[in-house]
Amino acid sequence: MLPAAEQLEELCRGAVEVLTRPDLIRKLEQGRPLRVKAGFDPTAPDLHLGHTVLINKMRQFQQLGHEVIFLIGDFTGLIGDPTGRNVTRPRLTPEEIQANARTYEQQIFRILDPARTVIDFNSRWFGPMTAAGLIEVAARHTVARMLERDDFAKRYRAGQPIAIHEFLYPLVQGYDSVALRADVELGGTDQKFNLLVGRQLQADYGQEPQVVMTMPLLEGTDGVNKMSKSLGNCIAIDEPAAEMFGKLMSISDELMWRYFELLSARSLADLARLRAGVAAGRNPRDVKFELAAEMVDRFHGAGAGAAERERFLARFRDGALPEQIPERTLPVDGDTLRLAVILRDAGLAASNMAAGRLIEQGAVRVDGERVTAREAELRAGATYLLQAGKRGFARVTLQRA
RNA sequence: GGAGGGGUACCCAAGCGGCCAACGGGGGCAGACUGUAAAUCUGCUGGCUUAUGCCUUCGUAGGUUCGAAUCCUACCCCCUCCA
Repeated sequence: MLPAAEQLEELCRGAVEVLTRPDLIRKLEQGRPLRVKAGFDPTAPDLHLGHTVLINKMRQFQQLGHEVIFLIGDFTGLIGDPTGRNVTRPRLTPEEIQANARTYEQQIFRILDPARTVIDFNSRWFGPMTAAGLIEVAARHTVARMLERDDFAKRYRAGQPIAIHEFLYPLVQGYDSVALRADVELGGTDQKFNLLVGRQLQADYGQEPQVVMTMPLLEGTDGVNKMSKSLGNCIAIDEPAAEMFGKLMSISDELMWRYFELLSARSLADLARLRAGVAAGRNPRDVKFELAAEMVDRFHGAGAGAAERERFLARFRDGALPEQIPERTLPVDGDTLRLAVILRDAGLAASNMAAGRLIEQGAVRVDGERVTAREAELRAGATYLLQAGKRGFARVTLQRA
């Protein structure tokens, strides 16, 4: 193992907070593999790049010889992290949980080393626990301490309801650390309170408290909100290579740096060099290419990124046609069919009205020729290359009925 | 149990008898430009075989009216306060 000081530098990179640093140094100096834990929601196995910020950090620990525990909170999932909504989640069946776990495995092992990763479930210890056992855990914490949590405090002050079970969430998560004898727990900045409860509980149970390391939440492709599936601003890690590359190219030049910082495996010195390059006049697009290619390589295999870059250039710089154009055959009753109807039936527009708008706006080309007349018609008995906007293509054959 | 506030298009949010398919913002889409699916600017953003027309949409179901998202009645849901 590397000396503690050297590990420390690498491990703290990108972290928002390390609580506490001296604790981490002490643990590293023991020269043993640390048990590093991070918890995940059992209901959402669709990992996106935002989740990978944390998983990247796990990998760093792994690479330095530590043991990583990927904890699936199948029991915690029953509670739901407090959000102010007074609802509990539906219980998942063991089969569903297993299925989700397999999906997780598939996804995380594109980043983590399977040989050094333990996947665990907190129902393993909470399942057999009795109500008395849970009360015993609850007895180790106080309401006052719970109210230290910012959103609880705010809601309490504002007279908004806080359901009792919401207090259980941090306790349950904290007890996971006790059960696992975790040395380090990783989480998003929004998890800070919960992670700290783990420290307190461990101390209460006579364990050496875990080190808490919080990672920033990655902004979604909109650059404003945190990346989340429900906001539709996310890039899933099992997305097709072309999608992934394209979405990464669509982030703003500014956001690109944030992504580099949190997602790229490049060294900080490397990133500084890239920044300097752009400042000196290098096309930010080319730098974004490097980011997109790195991610595509990571999730689709080495070389996939370079291939996507070529396609991207061909498509959007040179205006080449995509390699795959969907083909459709549409039956026609008379001699002609309205273009708007064809666009709709070919899946290039949601409705005739929408198709009409596209035509009017100059977004539509037939065999490369722009058509702007809403009422345009195409003759039956031929095949046309239709184009709606930069991304909508279809080859349509109009067949006389 | 009592009092009050609210449910409007993908989201937020105006409107409070006709000029409302419904202001505005966000998001999305498109065009222009460009060094990129960045930024910026502009336009569009219910449906209908093509419409001074019809249909669907303002929580649900009825009602008043020549005419309702707007008024009335009942119901459902959400939120807050008091108990």
